[in-house]
Amino acid sequence: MEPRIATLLLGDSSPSGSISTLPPLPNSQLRPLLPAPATHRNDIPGVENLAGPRLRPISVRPKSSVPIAEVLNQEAPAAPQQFATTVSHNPAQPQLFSGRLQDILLDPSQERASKRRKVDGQTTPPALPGSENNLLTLPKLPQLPKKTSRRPRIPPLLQGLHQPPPLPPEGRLFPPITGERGGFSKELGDRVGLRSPAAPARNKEKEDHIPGEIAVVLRNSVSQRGEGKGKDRLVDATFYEAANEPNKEIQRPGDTGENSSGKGKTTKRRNKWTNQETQDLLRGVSMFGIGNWKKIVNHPGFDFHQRTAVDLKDRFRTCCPDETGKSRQINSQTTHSRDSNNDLTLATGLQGDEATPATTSVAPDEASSKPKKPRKSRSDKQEKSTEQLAEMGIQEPFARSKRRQRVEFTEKDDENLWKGYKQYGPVWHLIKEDANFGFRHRHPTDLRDRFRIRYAEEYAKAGYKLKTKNTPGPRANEESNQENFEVAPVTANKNTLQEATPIHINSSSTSNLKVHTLSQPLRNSFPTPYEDFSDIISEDDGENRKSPITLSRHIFQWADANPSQAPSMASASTMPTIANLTGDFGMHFLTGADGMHIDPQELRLPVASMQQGVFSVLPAYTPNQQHFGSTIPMNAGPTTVPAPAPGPSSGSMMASASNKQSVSSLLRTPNLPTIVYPHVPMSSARNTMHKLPRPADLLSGVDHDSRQEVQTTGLALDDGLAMGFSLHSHNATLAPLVGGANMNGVGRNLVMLDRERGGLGEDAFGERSLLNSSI
DNA sequence: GTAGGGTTAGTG
DNA sequence: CACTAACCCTAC
Repeated sequence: MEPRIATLLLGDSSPSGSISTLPPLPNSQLRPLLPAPATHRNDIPGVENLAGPRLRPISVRPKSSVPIAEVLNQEAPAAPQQFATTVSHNPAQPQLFSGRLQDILLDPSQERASKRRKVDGQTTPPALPGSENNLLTLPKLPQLPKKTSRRPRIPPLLQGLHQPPPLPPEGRLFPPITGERGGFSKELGDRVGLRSPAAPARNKEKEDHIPGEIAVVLRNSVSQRGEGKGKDRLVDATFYEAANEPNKEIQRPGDTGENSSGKGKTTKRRNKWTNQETQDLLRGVSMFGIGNWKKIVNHPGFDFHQRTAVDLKDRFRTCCPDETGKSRQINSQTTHSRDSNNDLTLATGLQGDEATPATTSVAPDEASSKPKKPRKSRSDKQEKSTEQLAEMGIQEPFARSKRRQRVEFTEKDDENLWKGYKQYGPVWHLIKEDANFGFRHRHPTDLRDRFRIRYAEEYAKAGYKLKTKNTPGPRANEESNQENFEVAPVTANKNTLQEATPIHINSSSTSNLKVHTLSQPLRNSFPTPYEDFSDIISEDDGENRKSPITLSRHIFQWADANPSQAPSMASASTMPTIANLTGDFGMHFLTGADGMHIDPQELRLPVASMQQGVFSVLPAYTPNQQHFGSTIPMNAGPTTVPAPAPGPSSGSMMASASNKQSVSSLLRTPNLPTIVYPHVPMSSARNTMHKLPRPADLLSGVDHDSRQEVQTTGLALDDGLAMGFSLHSHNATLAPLVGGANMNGVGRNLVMLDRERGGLGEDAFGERSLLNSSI
């Protein structure tokens, strides 16, 4: 909201509580109630708290109820008086109370309180004459983590209350603190019109409404503590006061979204659409077209209180269901809907805000087209008739936005995407151009976006940034994934992988594509960019399932002693067999159960020890990978680790045209924190010469992105090993690799082969065909 | 051409 | 209204 509105609200919140002194408020700028500051998904507790007058729900501190109760029980007699003083025009006073209140409410620590005040000084707008800006500076309180994902490393800054809560002017007593229900926290939250913690953070300017609401509450509220209806009355007063405009719809108590049962969980208030808003919306759609919600909502000529573009979209769907995508397509005769029965909110002045799909007679085919049970139609139809639209000056059908039709990615698309990625790497336009994949109608960014979602882990591993929300709780599926992948004993002293014992994978792991069957194994084996920095994981580490990496010194001994062997790995003929690998080098190339762990005690164990190991599964990483990796010529020369061209597919799949780009893609991978051991990106490792880090570096988990050290001298990591071992099982040769990185890769590839041979069914990523072709 | 991030469609 | 994913914009 613009500053002027804030000013108005400020005036409105004038401390005297005298309505008469209030400047006239444009009704359009009065919010009946606090916006629904539903939890913004990206909110980081504490981060935005200094952002000025933006307010945050008070109810975010449910846990504090007990401490509050304790303190307030002692100080309740005093606090109200102070607050009364505060409310009485003394601009200097507010701090007095607010300080104490925040101490009471948020943190017993005076230190924090003092910090709070300091912050206040920075964020509180200059005092306006006759105003009390304290009402504008309600703190935004940290929100509880909505999900129990991982806690941030940096603890959220606890923000205290800047200002006292609005209290009933009569009693000037805090409401009874008797627990959740009817207690202080809840009632206070209600009084200030705050919503549940889950309320999203609204636009900053729009949250400036809050002070005004508080002021309204202050003006109207009466002492209602302890009364079940008090809250409603308060709300009534608030709303009727705030919404005394003809155009303004009044939110009735029953519409407040209050949990009727009065349970502790505060539900969100509904922010009903006013006629004016609806009219603006329709006019906006008429102006900008359907789908340009952002433009509409930001259009200065319209006033959508606290609403977001999504809100507009939902509202429009309610008002003009036949104008929206599917129904519009279904009903080619779009106009009929406008003529259908509508009693409309324009006339009633009271309307629901809920975006109710019009499964009424208006759009029967839409309702019937869905297998779902149609939602019960509501009596107060929201749809706008043509006449009503005409009244708004909307004569013509709404224009559509130019947005392309949304087309879901099918499983086949995902498979092709994966194949394309393996073939071309993250060169999306090439994947798009490849007729085999059927992505002609897609944009390259579509493919990227899809890949980013579908194969997030791989995407991140390739060095690209995931969308913040997309950082899938890697650990969330980690365990289950490990449970799903069951590795049977492998007789490693075979010369061919074909004799490897199949592993069994739970059907669940392959059936559910939603669970990234690619990324899951990766999570087992590879640390995510975040996981690499275990310290960033923060407290979650406490419950971290990841085992520490335990390296055997033998690995490094071998590595240090055999740097010259790197080139030899280029040749499959010189590669040791599995037995050789394990036997000769004393390496246990199967990771521990977590895919990260090599038990030193097992390192020297003969092959049989592998039977106890759980492979780090990297299903999708295997054979196809060569395609992507092979964009670096496999036989490029002695310094390149050429994975033996295994199957016919590798050659055929190679896209020479994309070599350059693919290589660059590899090379441009940023310095992702990766632990070389056991993590060596297969895509790069296979074809890349890696300079081995020093053992100390390995142990310290220092990042060593092998992709950035292509063709450097030193030991070749992984590549030949992985390729020779798993991909090219005919040879059944393994390029011995240094350290666990290779070994890990071997393990993964073994699993892949095993999966393949074990008849585990269609690879979730459609690799089966490639696998078959390459073997 | 692409990476990053914003916006919108669709669903529950 | 939350949430996800498809789609889009734009700086590079």
